Amino acid sequence: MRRLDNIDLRLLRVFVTLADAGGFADAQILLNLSQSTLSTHLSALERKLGAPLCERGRRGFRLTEFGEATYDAAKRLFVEIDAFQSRIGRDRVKLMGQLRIGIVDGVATSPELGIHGALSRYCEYAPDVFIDLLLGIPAELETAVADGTRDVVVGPMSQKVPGLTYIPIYREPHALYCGGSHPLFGVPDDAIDRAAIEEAPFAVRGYLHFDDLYRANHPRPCGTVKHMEAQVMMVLSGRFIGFLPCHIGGDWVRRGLMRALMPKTYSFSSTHFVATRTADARRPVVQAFVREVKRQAAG
Amino acid sequence: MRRLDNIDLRLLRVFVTLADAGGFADAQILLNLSQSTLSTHLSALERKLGAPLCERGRRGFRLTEFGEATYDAAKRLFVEIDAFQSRIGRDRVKLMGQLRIGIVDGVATSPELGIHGALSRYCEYAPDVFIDLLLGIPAELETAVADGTRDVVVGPMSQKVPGLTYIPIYREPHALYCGGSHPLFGVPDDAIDRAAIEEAPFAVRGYLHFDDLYRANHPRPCGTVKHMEAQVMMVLSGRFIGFLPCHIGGDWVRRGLMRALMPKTYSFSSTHFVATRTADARRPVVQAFVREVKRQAAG
DNA sequence: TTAATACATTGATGATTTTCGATGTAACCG
DNA sequence: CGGTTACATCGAAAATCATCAATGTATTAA
Repeated sequence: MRRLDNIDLRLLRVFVTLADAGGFADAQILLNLSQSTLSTHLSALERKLGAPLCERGRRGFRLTEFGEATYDAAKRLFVEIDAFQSRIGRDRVKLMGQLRIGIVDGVATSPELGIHGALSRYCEYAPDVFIDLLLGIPAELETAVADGTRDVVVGPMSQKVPGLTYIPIYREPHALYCGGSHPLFGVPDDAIDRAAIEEAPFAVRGYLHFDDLYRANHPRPCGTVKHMEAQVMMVLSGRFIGFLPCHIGGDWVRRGLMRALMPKTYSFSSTHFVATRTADARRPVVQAFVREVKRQAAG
Repeated sequence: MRRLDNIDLRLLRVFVTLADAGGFADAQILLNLSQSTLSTHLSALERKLGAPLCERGRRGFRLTEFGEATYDAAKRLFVEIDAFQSRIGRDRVKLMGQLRIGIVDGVATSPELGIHGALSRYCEYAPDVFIDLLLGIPAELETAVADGTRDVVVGPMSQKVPGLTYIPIYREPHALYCGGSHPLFGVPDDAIDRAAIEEAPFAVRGYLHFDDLYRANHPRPCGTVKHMEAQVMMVLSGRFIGFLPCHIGGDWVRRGLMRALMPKTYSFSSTHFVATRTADARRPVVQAFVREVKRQAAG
């Protein structure tokens, strides 16, 4: 029974990706797997096949002859598997039902990430799925997906709730901004010293609290907000400085109502994830959305 | 990641076997799986593919049109998988190491089962494996395989030790015998009544204790043995009657030293198994031996 | 020699799969 | 109607798999 069974397609997929990526580093990103997982899988495949597939180590990554043969054979097998699927006419299962999406505010409209593009393609792919879209703050949405009231959420996330699966999709660059009526607004970057910034009243978003403070080397917050729009308001007020995603801050800069403060020094990126309940991750309706978001993020 | 992965070859194998067998009953034997497992697997495949594969129930087993298509496509896919294997030149992994076999005494020499044939083919297939062969009684061997001191054992078995995998391979017919000096030896079958047999001193093999007694409708044993050869001795002594596998009893009958007592009435079959630790069952060295034994038993 | 790179190994932990026994159910047989 | 056949379903146990964090190891670059 067993013998006939698993050539273990999964291991072959990993191997092929690894070969395409020319090493672990890129394959990790492509597969969203840790280095140790890749290593384990590759060794497992070599064990099953009984011979080394590639040389690897400090001096580069190269397929062995056997690796080449396996690579080619695997590619071909994948084609056959696709052929199998289309022969039985199952390449597109009809998706139905509803999908409850949560998106963190400020992420929804990021043109760089462009979730709307993913949504658009998803709706084309799955025209019969009813979409329920909710904006919210990370903690709220993370809770919602954990307790099953949302199917999938997108945004920065704790990445720690057990039972949830997080897939990193995008790194959002942030810079430090002040409003038009802020004392520092008219001061050129090279005339600002760090002390001036570190003493200025500082607004943080709750979910990036420590990140924000740490990045500004700032002793403590003077204001805290949960929503991105609120943070914008704080900064526009001219009484606070604070971090904002560049795509939002940049908008206001263009309108002449904000400026970035020493963007070379005060900047960082936070990672956005798609999160679902692990148990839901394979539901076709959910899976397809995640796939589209990933594709969107990949460019 | 998942999407690309499992068409689930295993499920397809089950389906194809099921279709070939034309129903659950035969497929159960072919696959050595329970009815519920088959049912579960078949439903799972139908769920994954999104459509029923066959009609089944009291009124027969028939593939649907979709089932036919899937069957053909699957067969073809299997051919491609074999092609994959041969393309990478892995149809025969070299087997090495040792294999510790245990065989229940009396089974080893059964010409009907012919384990020696399996052993012979195994040695040809895996010439580099060192064979360690031990005869013993069922309980001993079952313990040995459970605690890892044997890799595989063949014989009648409790089939109840957790962590062991039992595969039925053969049903051994038994009959009731008495020795040449036993009072019943000269009495023709139609002159023997059941009472006479039920009162005669009766020797049982420990591991078939209840089976033996039940089959003879006998109140209690008058002698007990563990080894088949000992049972032969008891019967030859002329003081006891007892069950023996037909292939052994028959030998002695041919030599004129035993006779079968009412073989129509007093006969039964016990099932022989190949048992391994579940964890070992997939080790190629073990797996190949099990395969040969099964093939031998199948004819 | 030291540090950094690129993997390998290990141990732990959930998640998933596989499997079975027990029990339920519908169709047919008498 | 009661029994039998041929499955379906459920619940639970065992085994396996996937995965990661932490740590180990060899090689090369500085």
